Amino acid sequence: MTNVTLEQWQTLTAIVDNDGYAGAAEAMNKSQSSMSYAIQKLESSLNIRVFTIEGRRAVLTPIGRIMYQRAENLLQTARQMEKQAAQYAEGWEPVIKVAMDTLFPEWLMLEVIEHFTTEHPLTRIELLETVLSGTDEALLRKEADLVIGGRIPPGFLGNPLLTITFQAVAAPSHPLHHLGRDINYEDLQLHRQLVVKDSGSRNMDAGWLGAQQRLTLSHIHTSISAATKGLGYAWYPKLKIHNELTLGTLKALPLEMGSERHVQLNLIYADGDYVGPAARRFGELLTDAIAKAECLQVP
Amino acid sequence: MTNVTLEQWQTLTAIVDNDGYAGAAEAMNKSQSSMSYAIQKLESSLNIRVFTIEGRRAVLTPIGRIMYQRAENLLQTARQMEKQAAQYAEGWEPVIKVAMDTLFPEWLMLEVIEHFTTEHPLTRIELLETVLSGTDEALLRKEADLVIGGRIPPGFLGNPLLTITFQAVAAPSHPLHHLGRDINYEDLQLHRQLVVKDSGSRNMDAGWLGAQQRLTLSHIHTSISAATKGLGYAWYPKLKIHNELTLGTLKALPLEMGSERHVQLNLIYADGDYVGPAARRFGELLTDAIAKAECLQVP
DNA sequence: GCTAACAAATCTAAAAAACTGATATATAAT
DNA sequence: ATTATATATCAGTTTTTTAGATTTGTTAGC
Repeated sequence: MTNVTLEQWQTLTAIVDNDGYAGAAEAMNKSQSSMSYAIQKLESSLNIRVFTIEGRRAVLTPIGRIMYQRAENLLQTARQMEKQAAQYAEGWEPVIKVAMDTLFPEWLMLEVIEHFTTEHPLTRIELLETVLSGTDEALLRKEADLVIGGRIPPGFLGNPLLTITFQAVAAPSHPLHHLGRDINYEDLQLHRQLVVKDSGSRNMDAGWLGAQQRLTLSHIHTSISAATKGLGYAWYPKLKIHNELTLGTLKALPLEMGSERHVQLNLIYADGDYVGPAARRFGELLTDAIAKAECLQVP
Repeated sequence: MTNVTLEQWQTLTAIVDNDGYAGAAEAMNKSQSSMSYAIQKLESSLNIRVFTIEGRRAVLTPIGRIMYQRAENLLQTARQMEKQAAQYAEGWEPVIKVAMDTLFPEWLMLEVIEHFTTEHPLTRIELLETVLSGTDEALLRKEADLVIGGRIPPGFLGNPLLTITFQAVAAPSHPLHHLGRDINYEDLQLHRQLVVKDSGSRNMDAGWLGAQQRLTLSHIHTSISAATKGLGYAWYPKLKIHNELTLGTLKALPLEMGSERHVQLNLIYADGDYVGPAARRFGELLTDAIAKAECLQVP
């Protein structure tokens, strides 16, 4: 079904780009007659003319011009494939899988992905958002090469990335805000806690204070929006509820103790023995980006 | 720079699709040993392995899987190019240029384009929006294969497509609406008329009543929005101001005579002698679409 | 554990293709 | 008219691709 070879398409583009058979021949390190041969082959197998001789120059026909454009595109993708293979041959992974705990600020991740893909356009990134034990599983099942998570499963090595500060909050209208005193453990027990669903199968719990009622939501953003509507109280990363706190749709709860909690997020490579250069570079960019982002600095 | 031939990529996909060298050989009408040869060639020139022998089966390596995906894509575009060439060889234009007077309802044009491109995905459409003499010029300068316009320049043949009804309108707040009587020619003279700029070089005039002041705008939509803001009166195609009339942001002017005008739009082929099958088909679809659209029927 | 069946790799000779250099043809410039 | 330039054609050579036989290694049945 494909009768025209890449080399024939390339001959077409070379003739156009080096205006003429002679130039193309030189550019391709071949003889002029083989240029002629290639075009004749192309023309006869497609049953069209791509060049007409005007005077003593070869000029593209209308369909030739279109084929030229498409040929350029075809060749470019073919070249890119070979380039990617070459990168792989040098040890660069063609794809890296990154698992990220939803606690991690996504804007920062997007920034790093942006940076990485401009630096290495041929390495694809697959991003997996995980929660708690889901992050562990991604590591253990080798579903990710690079993981950002709070727990470091036994046998893995992790580097601290950044510390996430959690704040206990509820909507201003929530009863907990109208006790007229600091809130204690028993008060919390009486109200509904919003919990983010564990993406793994082991079902760990983010909120360990046993609240009578719970509302488990699958994503932190859903959960936050539930909290603003007064559906319950919850601990959220301060960074993720900055807007809600300034707008006043969420308000910090005055707990007797433990109003703030801290979780350390770590950068963990799935395979400690051999980390591919792409995964390693991605990790570097992540660390750099965090170092630069002053809003993440612990004062 | 391209060392791997299309046929080698195709061998790769054939082996995957027909699970095995033997199947691929049969599918490609070649011998098993030439499959083996092609893959070895590919692997050595890319310096990667795309298959590993697991047991007695050839299985894709990770990079092989990625290359397979990309190869499928590459081959598909190569095949499409040849298909397009074949269509051209049979007389189908690779691109048709359509010039459309802005009076023509654009939703209808988009509908027809949608229909045509699903029917003939390999023929590209270039749409040129023209006004008055611009439409003529598109024909005369052979800038379009197919033209929808009001005037049929001498020497061309046109088929009536549809009749556009113009309505004289102004914003409800406009002084012309507060005369307390029917509007006559002299009344109009005293006010600013909104005119759509001729896209051609001959500069014909859409509004022929010589109004003292004129505001010439380049596009009918700009003009309509100017009219709703009370900047002047104008004649617009009823179809184009349906929304404005129902919302009341524009109101029909009670003229003594000539409150409505009619313009016939015609379908004109640039080259009467030989119309390509794509252009002809596009014309058919246009005519059909107009016949079907009941809101365009003259009662 | 042995054997038959199977799948891919290797080898060699043959066939197909692509390539070159020389030459022919046609056009533009002088 | 003559020369320089650009593509086409031809004939012989080189390179690449192919088929068929054989080999190597694996699985499944007995």
